[in-house]
Amino acid sequence: MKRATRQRSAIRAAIAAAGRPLSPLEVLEGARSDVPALGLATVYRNLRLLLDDGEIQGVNLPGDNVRYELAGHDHHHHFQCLACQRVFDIHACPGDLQRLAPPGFVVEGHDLTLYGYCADCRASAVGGQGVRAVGVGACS
Amino acid sequence: MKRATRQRSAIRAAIAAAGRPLSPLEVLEGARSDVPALGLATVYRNLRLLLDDGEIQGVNLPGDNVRYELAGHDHHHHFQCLACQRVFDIHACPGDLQRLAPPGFVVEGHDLTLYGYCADCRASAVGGQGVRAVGVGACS
DNA sequence: ATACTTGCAAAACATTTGCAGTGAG
DNA sequence: CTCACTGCAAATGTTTTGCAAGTAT
Repeated sequence: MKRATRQRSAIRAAIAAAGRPLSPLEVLEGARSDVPALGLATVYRNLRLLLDDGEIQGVNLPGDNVRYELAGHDHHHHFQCLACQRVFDIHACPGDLQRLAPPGFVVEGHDLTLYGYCADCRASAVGGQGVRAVGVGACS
Repeated sequence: MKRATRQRSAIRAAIAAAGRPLSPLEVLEGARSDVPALGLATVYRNLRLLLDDGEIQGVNLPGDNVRYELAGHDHHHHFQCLACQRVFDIHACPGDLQRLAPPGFVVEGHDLTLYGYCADCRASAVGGQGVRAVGVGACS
């Protein structure tokens, strides 16, 4: 059975407090304010457990490692900053994507990621250097 | 300037011949029929170059490493069948996604993946079991 | 007590980089 | 002749695993 440990709560809390998908390392940093001695391996182990339990869900972005966020949120999408690489939640949706699918195909769900510059990065550094986002199109 | 080397042609040829997205390792295997002494580092270096040149593009599927395929000449998205896992190209686009971004954010590009059932699977198979697709919402 | 958990370190992978030698232009 | 390119090995970076000690139940 799954126990209630300090580290597990800290990890859960860190993800809940973030409000955006966190990488395992970010989870570690966040959770260490509660449990300073927390180990990275423990973070990975717990992320796996929480994933299997459906408490959190993975967010997979091209050119970046998997991030995690609480499951059960409203349906939403993500915006990744090409400069600082941070990922933000977008609580909006293009809607009606069934029309994009070929005839005979049934759309059950979708995944949308926007790329660009967040308010912070757009304000300061203007150039998007060293960016290597995969699969970023240009018809937006 | 970019030179024309045997290994680069072999890599290009391997990707072109596959007809499906290949992982770096698969590219290596395929290209070694032309250049047996080909090294993995060279594959990675060339994938990066070809990516930057827009000759190929990365395909990022949840739970799998990045794969590469020849770049189509047009912007497109992907449809992954929840039953057979195959990935299809979708030559359509929702358009105008800037409106979805928070104020102050600039959208430079986007990535869209639809999940559902392809014409084949919709006809035959029943349920999509054992599917662990990340970030699949339900507002479509 | 029992056995699930943890921290640390080492292992297993994936990808990148340093370097001297090679070859395209 | 030059300098981009290559192969190899070593370096990075990420995620997993082995194991003895710790701890919730």
